[in-house]
Amino acid sequence: MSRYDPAALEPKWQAAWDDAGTFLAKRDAAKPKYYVLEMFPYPSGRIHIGHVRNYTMGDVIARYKIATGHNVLHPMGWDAFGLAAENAAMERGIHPADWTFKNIDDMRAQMKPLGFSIDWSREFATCTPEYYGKQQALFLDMLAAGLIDRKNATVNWDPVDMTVLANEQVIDGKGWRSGAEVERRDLTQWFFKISDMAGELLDALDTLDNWPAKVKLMQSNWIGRSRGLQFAFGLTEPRGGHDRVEVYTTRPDTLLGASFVGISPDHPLAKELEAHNPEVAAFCAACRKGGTTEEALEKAEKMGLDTGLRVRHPFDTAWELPVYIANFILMDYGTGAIFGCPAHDQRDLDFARKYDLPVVSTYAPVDDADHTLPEDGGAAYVPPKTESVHYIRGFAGKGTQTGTDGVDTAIAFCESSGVGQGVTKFRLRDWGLSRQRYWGCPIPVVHCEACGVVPEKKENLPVELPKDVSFDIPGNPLDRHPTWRDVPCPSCGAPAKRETDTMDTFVDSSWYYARFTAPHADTPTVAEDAAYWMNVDQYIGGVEHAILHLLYSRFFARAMNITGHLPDSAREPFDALFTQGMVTHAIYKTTREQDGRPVYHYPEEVELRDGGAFLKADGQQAEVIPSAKMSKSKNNVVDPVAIIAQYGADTARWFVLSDSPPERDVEWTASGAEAAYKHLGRVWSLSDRIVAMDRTAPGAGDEDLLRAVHRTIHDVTMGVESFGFNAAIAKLYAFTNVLSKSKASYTTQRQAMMALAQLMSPMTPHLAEDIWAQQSGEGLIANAPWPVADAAMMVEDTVTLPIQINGKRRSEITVPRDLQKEEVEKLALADDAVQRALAGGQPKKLIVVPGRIVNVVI
RNA sequence: GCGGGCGUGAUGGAAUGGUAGACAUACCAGACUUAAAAUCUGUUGGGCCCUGUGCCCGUGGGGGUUCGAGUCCCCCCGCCCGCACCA
Repeated sequence: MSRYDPAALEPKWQAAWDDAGTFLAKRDAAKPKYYVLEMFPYPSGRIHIGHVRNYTMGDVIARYKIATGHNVLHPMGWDAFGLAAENAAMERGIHPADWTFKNIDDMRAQMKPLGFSIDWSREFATCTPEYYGKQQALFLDMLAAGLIDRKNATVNWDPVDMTVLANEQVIDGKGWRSGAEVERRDLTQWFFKISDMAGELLDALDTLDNWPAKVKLMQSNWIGRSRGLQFAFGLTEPRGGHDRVEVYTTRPDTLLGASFVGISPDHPLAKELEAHNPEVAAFCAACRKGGTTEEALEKAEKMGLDTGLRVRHPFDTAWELPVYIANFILMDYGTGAIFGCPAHDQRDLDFARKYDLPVVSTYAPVDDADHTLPEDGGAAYVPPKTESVHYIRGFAGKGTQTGTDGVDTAIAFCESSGVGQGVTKFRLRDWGLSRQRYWGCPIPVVHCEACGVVPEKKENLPVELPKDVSFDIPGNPLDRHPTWRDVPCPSCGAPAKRETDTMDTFVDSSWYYARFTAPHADTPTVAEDAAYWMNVDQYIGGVEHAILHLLYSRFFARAMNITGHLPDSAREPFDALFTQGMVTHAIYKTTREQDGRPVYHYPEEVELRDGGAFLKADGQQAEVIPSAKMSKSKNNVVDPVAIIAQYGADTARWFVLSDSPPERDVEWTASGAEAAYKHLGRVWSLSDRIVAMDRTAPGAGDEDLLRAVHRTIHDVTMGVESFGFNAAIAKLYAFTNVLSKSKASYTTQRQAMMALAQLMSPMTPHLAEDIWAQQSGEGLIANAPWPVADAAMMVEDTVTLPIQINGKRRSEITVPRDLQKEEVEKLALADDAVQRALAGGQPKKLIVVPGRIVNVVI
């Protein structure tokens, strides 16, 4: 008798799929297409068990769709630009390209043994000129179409590394790498005009029925539409060309409770005052210190400075309000100026109390209309807009309205009296794409003294990164390259300078899904291929990309549509999205006695016994922190390569799907992996045993086994269709138990075994192929049509009905499946338990749900 | 602060409003073994009476709707995630 030997059978079947070209995707108008895509990886050099889970889920879908007659596209590539390559260059002197391509080779070699149904002929890396050159073409087309802008922006500048930092790279106001104090600096940068599409990107979320509600909500909040009033307060005395302050408010219904006007330290009026007044200059400088992160802003104390300027209230020229510069007002939201209504905003109330400004209520609770809370020293009264309140100083006079109605009334009143305009604003800002870095896609423009900013000609693409660069000093190597910058102006031919900024790596990942439809074409996309393969039918990835990557991709698909690179139908590129959870692992921790520092132990250093974890070395008990995110510093990382070496790919695939719902985190446990391996071994042995059966001997219970087969086909199919992989696997366990105990004939057991292999084939494809071959199945199981459950074969002749008395289960009866309701009632009433409970009386009510349950109410 | 999600045995989890705890882990017991490992079999929510077997309680807590609630509704508690000086 042989044994399950994944190390031998897995490479064998991978070679068989390769030889047959099983997963090469070709356009075929006769078949429905299905495009399944997992978020492509960054080539760090090592695959992570999280990758295994992500790609296994995609593979299950892909293989299932192949089996159900679809023409499947399931590609893989590399998100290969990024800072890590430059860090490696600085730390180890390796060229970013060499480092990246070596990592890609390593990761591909680690990934292939997992047996994914990937069309490797479509593989590409975003760091190749073949890819980024097409991206430059897209950039030029988008520039021509008015989708790209060049403007000033305030950025975090690291003066030591001489580069722009993202907000998340600023820690406590210091650069994460250099430790230098970060400066805010105005730079001219390229922007995608994504905010022009804010309304469409928001409204179209409603059409994404197969996206998680959570992701849509996060995007909706991020885009942040608000409806409000824009109007101006007139200054009592003009100052430096300013005679008014434009403000934006979402609560114009509180306008008659205004007590001050606040402007941002970066507001033009503040800058005007700053130039002439040292006190103002000192205050604004203090406000600008520190980073631009949310965290830094939140910690900063609310500060204001009375400018001495006064404005007139638009509805009462005798009413004057002071103008403050305040550090909590953001220049890039609304107009950079607000009016404060302390009665209905806690922050404004705190500010008013600090600077002794009046508090005037415009509305009060409906049931307490005379009591104006904040004026009496309480908290600001800030009810939800949907709530009805009693207006004291409203635009519809005194009376009760919801906040929403009050706002609408105020906007209508202000518009009709010419005071202001109702406007819609978005929180979403334009997407700055310039990075002062080497390892990214060069922005294909040239700066000419005579012509200004000139787009590179398409025939000169790709603008390739020079290979001869050094990373021994900080800053962007492209900036100091001796010759790379020097090019003739594409317009006038005079000597000019190339742009040395490169693109944000999010650009690379914003259109790779489209490139996969024609990965080697000379143009970014090919119309026929894009029309056939787009959209992505199922996209799978981590929820950490819920906002940026997915929003940028939605923008890019629209931009590619506008510039003729994608059809109208692909403006919303991902039909369905699934966000999978992480793979976690326990942490084993002890505390060092000398200094109380934690010490983290590798799982292999720990012995699990008596419900605890103990160090093998000295028997000391370790604290177990379950379900922790894998982290090298916590020594709880599971290496897929080691798992495959120990158990094979099918075990790894089976386990990452089996224990938890796919959208939730799953904890990797050694015992769970062991159990998965044992189970696959049992299935293999079962097949082996069936092959050896006496083929002429009569069996018993063939009907029962067939019913279980069809029931399992049904359940597993439903599970795969609905991403209920863990539930599908549970059904497969249960069915395996049934089959292993079956005494049915060879023919029926073989049929059951082949069905089991097919149902397992999306999860454990190698094992399934091997069993298929053992059982003399035709061709490859990867190409075999998915089994169909016969509804007639799933029903039993008799059903067991639980009998409840007053809703509690007390007994059961077994009756023919289609027995008349009246007969069921009779049998139920005759039941011993029911008779006892009735004690000779009559039931108040008798409920019979055919085929399900009987409830006797007494 | 705002928004969303989740709370079920020792553990991961299952359950179109219809037998709560499928399936798996862990534990315990048994078979095999000199022994262990492996393998196989069985038990396992809590309590009461050990009398077969029955009864009571049980899905974070409290209330409600229903013949029937883990599931639907209201209030509360806890945990997780996202956003957050957004005017």
